[in-house]
Amino acid sequence: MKNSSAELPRDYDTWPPARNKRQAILNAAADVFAQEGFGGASIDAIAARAGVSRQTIYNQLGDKDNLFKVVVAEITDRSSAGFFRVLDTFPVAPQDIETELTHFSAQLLRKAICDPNGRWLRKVVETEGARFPELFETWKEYGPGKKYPAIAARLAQLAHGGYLEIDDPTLAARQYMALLAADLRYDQQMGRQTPESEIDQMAANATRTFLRAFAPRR
Amino acid sequence: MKNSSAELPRDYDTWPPARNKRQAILNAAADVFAQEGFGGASIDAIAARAGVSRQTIYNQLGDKDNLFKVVVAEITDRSSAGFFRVLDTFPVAPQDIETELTHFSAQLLRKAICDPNGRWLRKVVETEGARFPELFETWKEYGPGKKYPAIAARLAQLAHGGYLEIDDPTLAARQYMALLAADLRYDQQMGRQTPESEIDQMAANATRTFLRAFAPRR
DNA sequence: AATATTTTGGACACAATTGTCCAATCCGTC
DNA sequence: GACGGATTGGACAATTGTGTCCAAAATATT
Repeated sequence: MKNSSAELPRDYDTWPPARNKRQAILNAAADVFAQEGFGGASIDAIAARAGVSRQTIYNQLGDKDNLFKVVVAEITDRSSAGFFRVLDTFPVAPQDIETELTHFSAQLLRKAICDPNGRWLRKVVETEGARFPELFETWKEYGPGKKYPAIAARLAQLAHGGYLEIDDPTLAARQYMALLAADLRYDQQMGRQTPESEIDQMAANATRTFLRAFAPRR
Repeated sequence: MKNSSAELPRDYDTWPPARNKRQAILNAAADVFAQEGFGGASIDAIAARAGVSRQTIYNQLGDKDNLFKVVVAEITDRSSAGFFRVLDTFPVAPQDIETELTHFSAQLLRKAICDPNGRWLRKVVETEGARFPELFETWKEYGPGKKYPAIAARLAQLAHGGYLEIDDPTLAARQYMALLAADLRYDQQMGRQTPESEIDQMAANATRTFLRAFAPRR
C-alpha cells in the first residue's frame, strides 16, 4: 500500500487515449470485484479483463485500495443519477393514480433497482462495507440516506393532495421500496435472472398492494 | 485442493474431544467467511479464532472447499430448523388476527430473519453463490424453496377461513416477507444494528400494512 | 498405569499476489 | 517525421496462503 494518492497525473477527462483505458479498467474492476470480492480480486485478473497491462492500472489508479475506492465512487454516482432521473417523473398529481404509479414503479425498477449499478453496489456494500468504513458512510449518506427521504416526500405530497392516507411517510417509503423489491428478491434468492418482460408485472403487483393499504378509505 | 473427502475418520458426534473442537472450528469459520468472504478467509485466521492449530482443521475437515461446504450445511440446517419451529405457531384460526399475526411476525423476525444464521446465509449466498453452484442449489431448495410455499399455504388457509382476501397466495407470501424485512433492510443498509427492542415495532408496522391490503373489505 | 488417538507447532514446498523498476514500444501531437 | 507522454511485458523481492509431513505433547480409553 505504498501508492495511495487519489490524484491523477493529468486531466484524464480530456486526454483521449487514457480516458478509454481508464474506463475499461474501471468496468473490468467492477466486474471482478463483484465476482470475487475485494480479497479475491487480483490486479492481474482485472488487467486481463480490461485488456490492459497491469502496470497501466498502477500508473493510472494507484494501488488496489485506491482502485476500489474510485470504482465505488464511480458506480455510486451512476446509480444515484439514474435514481433521481426517474424520481423526477413521480406522479405528484395523478389523474389515474394506479396506472401512473405503476408506470413510475416500473421505471424505478428498471433504471434504479435492478440495473447493474444498483445491484453491484448493494452486493459490494454488504460484502466489503466493514473493510472501508469511511467509504460506505458517504455511500449511505448519498444512497439510502437521500433516496428514502426523497420517496417519502413524494408520498407525503400525494397524501397531502388526498390521493393517499399515510400516517408516517418515511415508513410508507420503506414499505413501498420493500414491496417493489419483493418479487425481485425472491427471484434473486432462487438464482433466477428476472426477465425484462416481468418487470411491468412486478411493478403492478407492488403498486396494487401498496394502494390497497394506503388508498383513502371511502 | 489435494484433500477433498467429506468423510470423517471417526464418529465425531460421540467422540467428545473432537466434537467440541470441531464445533469451535465451524463457528470460527462461519465468522471469518462472513467477514472476509471465501477468498479472503485464511485457514490461519480461522484456526487462530477457534483457538486450534491449523493442522487440526485439516485433520477434521479436509481442505478449504470442504470446510466451507460443511459450514454452509450446518448453518443451513440451523436456520431452517428455526424457521419451521416458528412457523408451527402461525395463527391459522385467530380470534384477533392483528395481534396474533403481529406476535407471529415478531417471532419470525427474531428467530428466523435477523438471527445470526439467517443473516450469515443470505450474505454468503450472495457473495459465493457463483463459486459453489451445487451447494447453493440445495440451499435454494431447502431455504426459500420451502419457506415461501409454507408461508403461502398458511396465508391461503387464513383466506379460506374468511380472515383475509387473497388472490394469489404466493404473491402475498412474497409481499408479506418483504414488508417484514422492510425496516430491517433499511437499518442494515444504513449500517445500523437493529436493537432487539424495535423488533416488535417492526412486526407491527409490517402486519398493519399487510392487513390493510389484504383484510376483507367490509 | 498402559495404550490409542488426537492435537500441536514448526518446517517445508509450492503457488499466487502485490507493488516496483525499467527498457522497449506504441501512438497521438506538432 | 520527430517528439513526448503513455503503454507494455518481463523481471523482481516481499509477502501471504495452501496443504503436507512429522515428532513431541496432551488427552481419552481400557
